Amino acid sequence: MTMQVEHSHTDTNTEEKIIAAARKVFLSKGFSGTRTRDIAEEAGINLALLNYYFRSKQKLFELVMQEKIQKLLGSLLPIFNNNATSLEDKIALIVDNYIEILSESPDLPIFVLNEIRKKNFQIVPKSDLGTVIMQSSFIKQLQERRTDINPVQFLLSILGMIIFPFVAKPLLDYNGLAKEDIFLSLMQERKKLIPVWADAILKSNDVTK
Amino acid sequence: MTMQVEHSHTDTNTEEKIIAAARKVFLSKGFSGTRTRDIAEEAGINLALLNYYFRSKQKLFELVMQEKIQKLLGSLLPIFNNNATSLEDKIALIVDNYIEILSESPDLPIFVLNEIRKKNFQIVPKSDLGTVIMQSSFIKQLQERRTDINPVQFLLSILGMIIFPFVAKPLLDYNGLAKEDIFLSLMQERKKLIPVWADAILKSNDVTK
DNA sequence: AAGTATTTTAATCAAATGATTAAATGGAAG
DNA sequence: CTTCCATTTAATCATTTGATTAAAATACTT
Repeated sequence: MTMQVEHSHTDTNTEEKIIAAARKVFLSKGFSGTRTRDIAEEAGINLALLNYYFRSKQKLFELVMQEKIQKLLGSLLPIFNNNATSLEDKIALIVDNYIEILSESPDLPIFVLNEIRKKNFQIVPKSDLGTVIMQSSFIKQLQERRTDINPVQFLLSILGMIIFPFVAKPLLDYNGLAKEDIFLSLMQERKKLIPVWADAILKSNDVTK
Repeated sequence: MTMQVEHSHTDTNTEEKIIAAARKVFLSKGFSGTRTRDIAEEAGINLALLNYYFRSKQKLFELVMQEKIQKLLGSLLPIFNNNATSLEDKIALIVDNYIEILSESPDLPIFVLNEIRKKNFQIVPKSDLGTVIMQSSFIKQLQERRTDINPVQFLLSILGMIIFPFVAKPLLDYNGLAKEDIFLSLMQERKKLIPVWADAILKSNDVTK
C-alpha cells in the first residue's frame, strides 16, 4: 500500500513527453495495435516510467481518447448554439472549422470512430450531446427553413461531405485517386464547394410531396 | 519439407466454418484486436486446426480483407461503366445498392478503411481502380453536365452522404442521436433523399464564376 | 554536505498469444 | 480386418507484452 504518487514540480516535462508519444502511437496504430514499449520508445524513456506516471496502458489510452473526442466534437456545439448567426453562416463556419482541424489530423475521425466502435475504452459522454444538438439553434433554423427535412438526415449529409474524404483518404491513396500532395488542396477547395452544395440541398425539391 | 497440404473432399465444411468465424471476429475486433483463439472458438474448433488450414493469422486475415474490399468496392464499377444509364440513374443505383449492402454490414466501411490505414495487410489492388473510375461513363457524364465541377469532389460528396452515416454509427449510438432501431429506417429514407440532393448539387451555382 | 524525496532505470515476472508437434481418430479402399 | 490418408486434438514452445520491483541517479531542502 504505497501512498498516492504525486508529481509536483518537474511534472510537465516527462509526463507531457509520454502523453505526446501516446497521442502519436495510439492514433496511428489504435489501442490493440499499440505496445506500451512503442510509446516508451517514442517518448525516449524507459518502459517502467510509463507505468509510473500512468497506472496502465488503458488509463493512458482513455486520456488520449478524451482529448481526441473533444477535438473531434468540441468545436461543433459553440457554432450550433450561436443564436446570432444565420443557418448559412453556421454551415460555412462548420465546414471551415472542420476542414481546418482535419487537415492537420486527417486520421482523427477514423481513429475515434473506430475505437468507439470497438469499445476499447470507457468514457461516459459528459453532456447528452444528442439532445443538446437537437435543441440547438442550428436545428431550429433548419426546421424553420425546411419542415419536411429530418434534421438528422441533413446533418449526416453535411458532416459526411466534410468528414468522409478524410476517412476515405487511406483508400484514395491505396487506389491512386488522390495522391497525398493534392489531397489537401482538394480539401481546401471543398471549403467553398460544400456551403454552395448545402445551399442547393436546402433549396431542393420536397421529397415528401 | 512437407508436401503442400491439400483438402480434397471434406474441404468445404470445416474450412468454411473457420473463414466464417474469421470474417465475424476480424470485422468486429480488427486485426490487432483479434486472437486466433477467438476465431477458433467462434468456429467451434481447435486452435491448431486454424494453423492447419491456413498457415497463419496473417494469411487468414488477408483472405478476409480481400473479400471485404471486394464487397465494398465491387459493385461500384459495373454501375459506373454502364453506358446505357443516365447520370441520374447511376446515382440512384449506387445509392440504392450501397445502402442495401451497408444496412447488412454497417461495420464494413470503417473496418476496411481503418485496416487499410493501419496497413495490416499486403494486398495489391488488382486494377488501378482510380484510373478505371476516372475513365468511367459516370465521370464522363458528370463532366459533360458540369465542366466546372471536379468529379472527385462530387464523388466524395455522394459517397460521403451514403457511407458516412454507417461510419458514424458508433458515435450516433454513443451519443443517443440515433438508436439502433431507427437507424436503419433512416438509411432507407436516405435512398430517396440522396438522389434528390445529388440532383440539387448538379443544379447548384458555379463556384468558379 | 547531508538527508530526503522524486525521477529514472535495468531486470524480471506472469500472462497472453501465434505457432508447432506428435499423436489420436475416423472414414474409405482393398 | 487392415492399411492409408485426411482430419482433429492435446500438449507444448517461444515470443511478445503489460506490469512490477528494487535499486540507482538526480534534484531539492535545510
